[in-house]
Order: sequence, then C-alpha cells, then structure tokens
Amino acid sequence: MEAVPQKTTIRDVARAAGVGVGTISRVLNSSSQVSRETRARVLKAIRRLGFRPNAQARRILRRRSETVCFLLSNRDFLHPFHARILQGVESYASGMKQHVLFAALHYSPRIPAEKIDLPHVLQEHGLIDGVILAGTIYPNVLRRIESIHMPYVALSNNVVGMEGKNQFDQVGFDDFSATFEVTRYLIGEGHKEIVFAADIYFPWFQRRFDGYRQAMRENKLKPVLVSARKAQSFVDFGQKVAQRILSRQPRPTAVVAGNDEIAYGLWLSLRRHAVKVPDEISLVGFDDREEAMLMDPPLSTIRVHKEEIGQTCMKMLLERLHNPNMAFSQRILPTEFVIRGTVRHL
Amino acid sequence: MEAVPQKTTIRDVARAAGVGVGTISRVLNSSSQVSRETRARVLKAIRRLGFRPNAQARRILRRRSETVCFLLSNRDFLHPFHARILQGVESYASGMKQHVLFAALHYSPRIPAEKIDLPHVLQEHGLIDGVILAGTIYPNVLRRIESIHMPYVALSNNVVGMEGKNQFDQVGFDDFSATFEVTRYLIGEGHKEIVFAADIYFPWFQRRFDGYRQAMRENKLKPVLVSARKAQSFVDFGQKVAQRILSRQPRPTAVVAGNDEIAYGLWLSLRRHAVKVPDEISLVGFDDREEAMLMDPPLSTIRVHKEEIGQTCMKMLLERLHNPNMAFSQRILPTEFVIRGTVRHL
DNA sequence: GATGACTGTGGAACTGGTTCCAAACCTAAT
DNA sequence: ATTAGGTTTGGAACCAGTTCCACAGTCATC
Repeated sequence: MEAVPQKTTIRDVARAAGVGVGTISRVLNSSSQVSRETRARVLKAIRRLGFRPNAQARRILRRRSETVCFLLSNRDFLHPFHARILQGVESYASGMKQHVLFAALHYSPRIPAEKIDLPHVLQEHGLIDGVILAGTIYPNVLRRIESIHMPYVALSNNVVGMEGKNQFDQVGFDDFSATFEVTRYLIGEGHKEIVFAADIYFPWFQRRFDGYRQAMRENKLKPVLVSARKAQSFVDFGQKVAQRILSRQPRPTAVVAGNDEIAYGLWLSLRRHAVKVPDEISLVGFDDREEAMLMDPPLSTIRVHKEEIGQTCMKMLLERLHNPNMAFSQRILPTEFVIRGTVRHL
Repeated sequence: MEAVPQKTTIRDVARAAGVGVGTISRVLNSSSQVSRETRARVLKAIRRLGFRPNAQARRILRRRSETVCFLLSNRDFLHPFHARILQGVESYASGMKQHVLFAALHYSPRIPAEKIDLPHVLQEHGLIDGVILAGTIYPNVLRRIESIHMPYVALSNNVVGMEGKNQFDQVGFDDFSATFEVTRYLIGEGHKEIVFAADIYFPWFQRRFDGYRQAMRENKLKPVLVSARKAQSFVDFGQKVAQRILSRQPRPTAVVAGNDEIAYGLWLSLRRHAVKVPDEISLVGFDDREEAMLMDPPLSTIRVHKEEIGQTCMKMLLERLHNPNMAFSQRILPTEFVIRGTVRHL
C-alpha cells in the first residue's frame, strides 16, 4: 500500500506476480484476454508495489498523447469569455480521459505564416494531438498550423478575414440570428427608434449589425449604426457613444449594444445624464457575462453558451482525430435571449 | 523544406546526414561536442526531412515531462482572479520551455484524503512534474497529492484549515497588511466610524479583518464587523449588509469591504438608498478586479498582482523540482493600494 | 617515434511501455 | 486417442529518443 518513490516498472510487477510483461500490459488495458485469477494476482501485485504506469512510454507506441492544446491568440489576458470556453473544453476532455494544455500566442495578422513563432509545445512532435484555437484568429496562423500537419478546431466567431471560407473545422454561435431575434422582440414591444451601437470593424459586430438591420428592414424601420472613434475599451466605447444617441432626433427608445461591455458603458453614461433605463431608453447587450446580471437594473442580453461551445470544440476535435479524412464541418450553436430588467414595453 | 507527414525519426536523419544516431542527439541538445561541419550537415538534413523530434521519447529518459498541472479546486468556474494567475503561470512557464496543463477537481473537505479521486493526469505517472494548486484548498487534498509523491506549490491565501502550518511550498499575498494600511489611510483622511464588511468564516476575510482591527485599535477606534446571513453571492452579501450599515448610530463614514464584489453590492444598494459614494460614505474594496475601475465612481481598492503570483508559483515549483530536498518556503508578495474615486477626505 | 590529452564520432544498450507470434493449455468433436 | 478450435500466456522485438563506452584522429610534449 505504501507507495515506493517511483521507478517500479511493468517488469517489476511481472516478476512480483510471476507472470510475463505482456500479461501486465493486458491487465492495464483491460483487453479481456486474461483469466480471472491471473488478473486478480496482477492487480494485487500492482497495488502492493504502488505501481503507476508511465504514460510517456505508452504514448510513443500509441502515437497519441491524449492531450490537446487550448491556444489563446492575441489576447492580453484570459478574458472571462474564453475562460468559460476553456472550462467547457476541459470538462468534456476529462470525461474522455484527455488532457488540456493551455498556451498563449501573440502574432501580427500581417506577418507571413511561416514566420509565426509557435509555442514550444507545437514545435515539438508528439506532445499534443490537436489544437483548439481561441482568441482572435487570423488566416496566417491557420496556415502555420496546417504547415505542421496539426489538426485543429477554431472558434469561428473569432476568425477574422476568412469570411465564407470553410476549409477547416469550426464551432461558433449565430451572431446574426441573435440580434435579428432581439430586434424583432424590441419592435414587438413597440419600439421604432432602435439604434445599434458597436464598431463594425470587428466581423462579429458586423454580423450582429446585419441581424439587427435585417429585422429593422423587414419592419420598414431605418437601421442606424452609432459608433465612436478612439475608444480605449468597449466600456469606454459605450460611454462615448451615449452622447450621440441622446442627441439624435427623434431620440431613440432602444439600443442594441454590440456586447455587454458596450451596454455597461452606455448605462454608466446614461445614468450620469440622468436618463433612466429602461424608462427612457431600453438596452440590450450581448454575451451574458457574469456582470450583466449584477447591473441595476439587470441587463437583458443574449446568452452565449460558452461551456457548451468549449465542449463542442473538444468533441469535434476528437472526431477529427479519429477520422482524419472526414469533411470539414462547422457547428453553429444557438444563443438565448435572456430577458431581465432593461427593456420596457412601450 | 516541405514537411513530410511525420514519422521521420532520428535514425532517418542519421542515415541522410551520413552520421550516427548519437550525433543527431548531440546536435539536438546542443551539447557542444560536435564539430562545426558535422553540426551544419545534420541541421541541413533535419531541415530537408522536416524532422521534428518526438518529445515523448526524450521524456522517458529524462524522467521529466517539462509540464506542470494548474489544478483548480472546488470552483464552479474559472474565476477571473484565477484566470489571471493561470496566465502568470503560463507566461513564466513558456519562458522556461515548460508546459502548463489545466485541470479541475471537485472534492469535499470532509472526505478522507485517500478517497479523493484525482484527475486522470495525476493518476498516471510521468505526465506532469508538479502541481500548482489554485481554487479552495483543504488539507485532505494536500495529503492526497503528497501520497503520490507529487511536488506542489499552493496559493496560500486559498488554503483553508491549515493556519500556521508550513509544511509545503506556498505563494500568496499579505491580506493583513493590506487592510491594515488601507484602514490607516482612511483614519488619516479623518474617518473614525469605519466598519468592515465580510463573512469571516473564510480565513482570508478573517485575516483582512484582523488587519483592519489592528489599525483601528492602534488608533483607539472601535472595530466593527458587519455581516449577513444566507447571501447568494458576494454581491448579494454586499447588498444585504448595506441596510445594517446605514442603520448604525452614528452612521459609519467609511466601509472596508472584504473584496470588490462585496463593495460592488454595497455600492448598488447605497445607490438605491440614494446614499452618495463617496460624499456620504467612503468605500474600499479588495482584489482590484477589472470591473473595479469601471464602477462610477471608480472603486478604490487593493490591487493583488495576480500574474506575478502565478509567475512566482511557477518559479517556486521549478526550484522545488531542481532541488527536491530544499526546505519548504512561503513567499508573500506585496499588495498595492489603488486610490480611485470612492474615498473622501473628511 | 612514442606517449598522453583531448575532441569528435559510431553504435550498442537502455528507458518503460505495447504488440505480436508462438507455444502451452484446455475443451470438445471426430 | 487424435485432431481441431479456442483461450491464455511468455517474451522478443519494437517505438524514438538518450547515454555511455570504445575507438579514431589530431596535436603537443618528451
């Protein structure tokens, strides 16, 4: 029972149990070809010696590391959004006896693919079986990862500059439909002057804007995009944009914000101008981060099922590993409109 | 240059370069015993064959996986605080050519150590060299990890139920001094009726309370702890506790909150009671999470250098690995009082 | 010219598992 | 009793690296 400080090998166990090394291996991998008694004897010896098999040795033969890399690209810090995705990846992985390695990478979108200096774990061979790409993903890093023949799955919402190209596995959620639904809801609540607040330079905001615009047009309403320059952050963007919204004639009765942070900035600024939410202006966000629920009133927003996205990434990567030649697939997970306290019925 | 899909081994390279396998190994490990010309020839062959060494094979011999596990215990999700620490761990690790595996674990503090079902990565042998413990850490999990002879470093602030025991490596920050300094600062600003808001069941809040109390006593002021029962969350706790603070006679002029979330809840509630911060009540938090800066007015709080803590954890773990018999050490990193807009001079 | 010190190199032996083949063993049918 | 079919089992060969020992070559010294 007392664990001997390492170095018990399969051969020690074989000797102790009076069987061959092959038998130990068969017991460890529960490949049924072992008699009841022998198995029992081997298990007893394993326990007695405190034997723990060395996974490295197995991996050489299996040509699998049972490990995937969660690669966060071009982010200064592990944003709660990505942290939740990582968690989803880990939860699915652990159920499948797979491991998750965390790595970060910074690169310029303009650097040639072959010049990208990948993390050490990707430079060596055999350490990981595949990669899950999070953070902001530009085409060059995809090329780079393909150049080392490493299977990967990307978070499609964060891929920039590859619109419509589907030559890789991706998982994401439906930006367009989410804002489309939400805008229809606002219209259903009697709102007509609805503006959209975000910087559509980012493709995800563009898609969210498109959904909003579609709903507006279908109802013969004029879509309006409000934006600001030189914002320090999304919250700052929201604060800057508030001015423009309030000065519009007629004054908007509702705002669809590109994400929760913009909505928060907006809310701060509106409050400072003594404009009541939702009494005077209704507000919806996007993402449903923790803090949305804690605003006052709590923010109505679009929930993105981050854990589920992470799980699906992991699942898809495993499928790819088991079936390297299958066609590329893209999975779009639904979002959910969470009604809280920032939308008023007119 | 074109990468052959794997399976080039060191022997292929040896043949291609017309040298022995040992020489390839020597070139790879830059152990200087190779002549200029041979090294050049080998490097050329490596490049031509697109050879990437298999790290698994090396690891068997080295008896090192060059990987550590970041183990998050008993947390429902990867809280931003821990995400920052993970990031610090990763940044230091990548500089040292080490890898970081992310794993989560849930266990009861009351379950016997040997019954704790460790993540798969810890059950096998050779996958990781050591563990960094984050999340809430109870003594039984330390015993469990010791039982498999796995070196570890713990985030000391999150260890519960081992007060004063120092039989393991730990990194943390100084709860006591932080609130001590902050309380002295408030007193210096003319405050006398200062209360502390947190549930001191948690040892870290107890330590923060102790720092606060010490400063109060040194100035002949009466320390007051306000608390609430059955709070759903820290924010909720802050909201619940606001009532009690406002009903005190004389009314407190400043509150030291156990953390930023409590401070935020407090702030929400005060705002609803039309009590102005900092005009009527000053407020300081603890942690300096992202959102503190975004409150209105921005929250004065105690900054914890999370990345640095993560880096130090990783550094200490590597020291332990290189020197298994060194005495256990505990490193306490300083905090920093960040003055923003929620404290008023009386 | 012999001796010694040193550098550079080849390759066998090794790490700790898995895999596969052949042999041993056990039934049951001919 | 012999043969055929199946199940167990031992152990050599293997995976892809590292390590170490022996040997070759070079140069300086005696």
